[in-house]
Amino acid sequence: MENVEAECRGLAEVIARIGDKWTVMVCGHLSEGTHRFNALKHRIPGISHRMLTITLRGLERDGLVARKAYATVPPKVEYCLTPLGQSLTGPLAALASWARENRPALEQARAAFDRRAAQD
Amino acid sequence: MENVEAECRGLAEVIARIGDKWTVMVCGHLSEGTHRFNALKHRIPGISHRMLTITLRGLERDGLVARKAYATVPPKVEYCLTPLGQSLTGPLAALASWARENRPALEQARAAFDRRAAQD
DNA sequence: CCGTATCCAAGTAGATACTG
DNA sequence: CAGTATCTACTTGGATACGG
Repeated sequence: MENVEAECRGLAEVIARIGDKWTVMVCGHLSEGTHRFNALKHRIPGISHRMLTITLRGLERDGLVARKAYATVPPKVEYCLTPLGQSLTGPLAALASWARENRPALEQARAAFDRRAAQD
Repeated sequence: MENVEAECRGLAEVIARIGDKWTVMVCGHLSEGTHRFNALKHRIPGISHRMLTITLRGLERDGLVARKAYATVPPKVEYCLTPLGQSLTGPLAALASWARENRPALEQARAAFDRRAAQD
């Protein structure tokens, strides 16, 4: 491949962007359809109120997620993927697929490495 | 897609694994062929000696990179991708491609968001 | 040349409490 | 129900120095 430097920088930026603790989980659930704030919170085990807010705000800022607030009492806010966000699900699914297929190999490699390291 | 929960967890694990500051850069350069430690260090601007060691050790542990040390003076250590590591470059390239195509849209979305936020 | 250890600054995320 | 602010613990990564 030509121009590894530039390709890597672009890739590194995306990875850095979505590589935090919660972003892929949020995207994954939104890829199934529109969800309310609390619906997401309940479907993503372990996420705090604060982190869900921050994660959604970041995705909204990047144009990957659309936010729609209804001026009702109590408030109701819906989130869904934008077309740009949906276009990201393809590449992510490819990576998820790789993860599923190669997890055993990874775990085996880790175990073998740790066994060798323990022999010191 | 069925089973979003499980797919996301697998995906989240890979992203967490390769989502640190240097891993994709190292993989990108190794995808071009075998390199010595210092060759990598000089090709990856900004990486510290320590972080390159840690990054390579992590990749080696997961079976993505192979390490070959020559008992010479001075020492010589070569790193290259394993077949497993090479299999990861496909999905990563898809993501890099997405990054290249959609960077302008991302930056535009960010600018628009920040402009709206500044209107408070 | 390559690897490791120590120290430390900065970033990240959880808990909690409060607001509209 | 959704969002914000504050405080704090933990993790990450850079600088530096030393060892094989």
